[in-house]
Amino acid sequence: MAEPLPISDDDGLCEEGRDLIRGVLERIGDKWSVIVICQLGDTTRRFNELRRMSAPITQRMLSATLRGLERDGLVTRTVHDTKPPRVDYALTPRGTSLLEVVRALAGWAERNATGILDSRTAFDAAG
Amino acid sequence: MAEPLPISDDDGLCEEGRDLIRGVLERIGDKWSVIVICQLGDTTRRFNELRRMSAPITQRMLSATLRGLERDGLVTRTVHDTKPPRVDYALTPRGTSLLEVVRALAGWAERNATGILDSRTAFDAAG
DNA sequence: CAGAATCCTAGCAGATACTG
DNA sequence: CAGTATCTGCTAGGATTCTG
Repeated sequence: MAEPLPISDDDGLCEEGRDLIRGVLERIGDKWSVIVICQLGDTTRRFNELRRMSAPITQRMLSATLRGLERDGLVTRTVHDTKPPRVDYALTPRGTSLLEVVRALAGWAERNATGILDSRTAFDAAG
Repeated sequence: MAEPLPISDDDGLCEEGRDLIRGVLERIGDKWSVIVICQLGDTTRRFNELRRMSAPITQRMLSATLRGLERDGLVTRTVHDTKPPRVDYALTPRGTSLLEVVRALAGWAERNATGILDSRTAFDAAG
């Protein structure tokens, strides 16, 4: 026996989850998605309203970000045929559920912010 | 009254949290950090062991990723002065706590994976 | 084995200008 | 107001080579 030992395989807790996690992170890991999701929070917002709230985001990036979120069913886009035009964005239930998870992330960040900062300065000092 | 209304400010739930969240995402939002954290899971791993488990990561990126994680106090690096050299990496308590949050993220991803996929095809079909 | 050093490229994202 | 179109720089990250 003692076969070639193909590739050490892990505990299995993350093996299948790898693609899944990478998927979420590719969704919310970009520069603006979570910010926009946060600003949408619990109310409907208009395009330029979001733009101001998410400053300094550019029009181009807000547009692209919103389209991505809409594509994944995280936000809805409703066009009111008025003059001037008005477009409302809001979180879907799925988007809201994501916001919950993001808040958990923020909680962790809050609890560990200073610790991380300290570790960094220590690490850099050790040079 | 009715002042210039500087910039619409949000519900406050995310306002202060924005930098915090961006901070975490810049840490785990890169291509390899969470994968490495997952592989470290509950046991100590050696460099090339991690390399195989995290394939197809390159040496350069594994090295850089580990250094970043060590800098933030998420993993420890212990060098055994043997021949050939042996270096062990393991999660710190802080790293483990982050893994918990990441697992929550994975849970959300798991629950919403098919839904998102469906939304995407629907969105693309609507063209 | 565990890296460091170097080179190189795709694509993310900013700035700017234009449109219905 | 709510976007699109273009042009461009920057950098994350891959491939490869070298070392203690």
